[in-house]
Amino acid sequence: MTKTARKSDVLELEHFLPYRLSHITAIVSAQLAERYAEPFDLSVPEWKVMAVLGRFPDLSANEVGEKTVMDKVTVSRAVTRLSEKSCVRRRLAKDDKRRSVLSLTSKGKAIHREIVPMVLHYERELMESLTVRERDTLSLLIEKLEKRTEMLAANYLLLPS
Amino acid sequence: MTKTARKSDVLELEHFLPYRLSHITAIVSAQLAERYAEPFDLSVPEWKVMAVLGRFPDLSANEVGEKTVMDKVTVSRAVTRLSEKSCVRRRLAKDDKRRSVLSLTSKGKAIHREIVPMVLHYERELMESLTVRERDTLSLLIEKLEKRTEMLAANYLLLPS
DNA sequence: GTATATTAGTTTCAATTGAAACTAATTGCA
DNA sequence: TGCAATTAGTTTCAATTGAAACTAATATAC
Repeated sequence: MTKTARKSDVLELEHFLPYRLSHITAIVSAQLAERYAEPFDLSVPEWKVMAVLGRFPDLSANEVGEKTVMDKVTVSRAVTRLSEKSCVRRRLAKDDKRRSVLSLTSKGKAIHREIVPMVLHYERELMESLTVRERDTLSLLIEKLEKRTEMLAANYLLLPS
Repeated sequence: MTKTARKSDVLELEHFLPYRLSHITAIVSAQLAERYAEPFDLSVPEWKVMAVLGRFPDLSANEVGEKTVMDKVTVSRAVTRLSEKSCVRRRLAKDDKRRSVLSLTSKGKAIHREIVPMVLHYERELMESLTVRERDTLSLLIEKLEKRTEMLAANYLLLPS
């Protein structure tokens, strides 16, 4: 009998992984947003777009959507707004004029450079509750879960009944 | 130099805990909702309310909000809709007529009983990627992070500048 | 005891969301 | 080539959201 064992037909939310993930994530996202949203007048989708473009320049809107798990409408609007604020530049791909090539402007980069240390500081504060070894373990476990969801998605699509 | 080490001013999203949590949670939540939302005509907030009431009967709307990290407006509306569908009963607390006492009706319980095995099955599929020991570790790590966010919330409120 | 402050929950209203329809560009293939 | 199917991204519109205002009940202060 392990800590996580339970009767098969009782949903103990406090031990149910999707519930626990959603709980800790909602709190972490809110605490993080507290630190950048108002100060920099950025919505959560806007910051997500800037964050991925800071890390991976010249993505298409689609690719941004994949990396942030946001749908294309949300991405499109965040990019429009960021472009109005001159934080993101959208060009057209040479080889395919449907596709856009998104990148941070120098203004966007400057804001990105201001926010990054703040969010890293927050992450460091959060991680202080874990040993270095635990951090690596957590990273590994999340990776395993991610791989697993990819498999499940593939399976589920094959059996849509 | 550990796996998670990095330069202090570069945001490598693929190693950034809030990003990774948000990524895996979005996918898990979506895969879970796929399994109950349409089949049972339940929105995500509605299912969350039913799930906590199945586990903790006779909560107030406020308490439901705390347990699900949903704001009171969302809870209020989910409860209204569930009540219209005769899945949840709302009574008034004897000792404080502002407070409601929420519980699943027999119909609500029946639906709950149908969904629970499905979501537990999904969780089991997800967890198959981890050893029993890893499951316990993950549980412990999430708990530590939760505790930590509580501390940070308290601190941040004290220094609102 | 009455007035004020606080708390639980609902309603209103404006902003955000995402599904579906759309535009424009590209690919496939007869 | 040329026409149907697909793909990238945007727009439209109806549904969902949450902040702020509100109602009703309780707690606190004087």
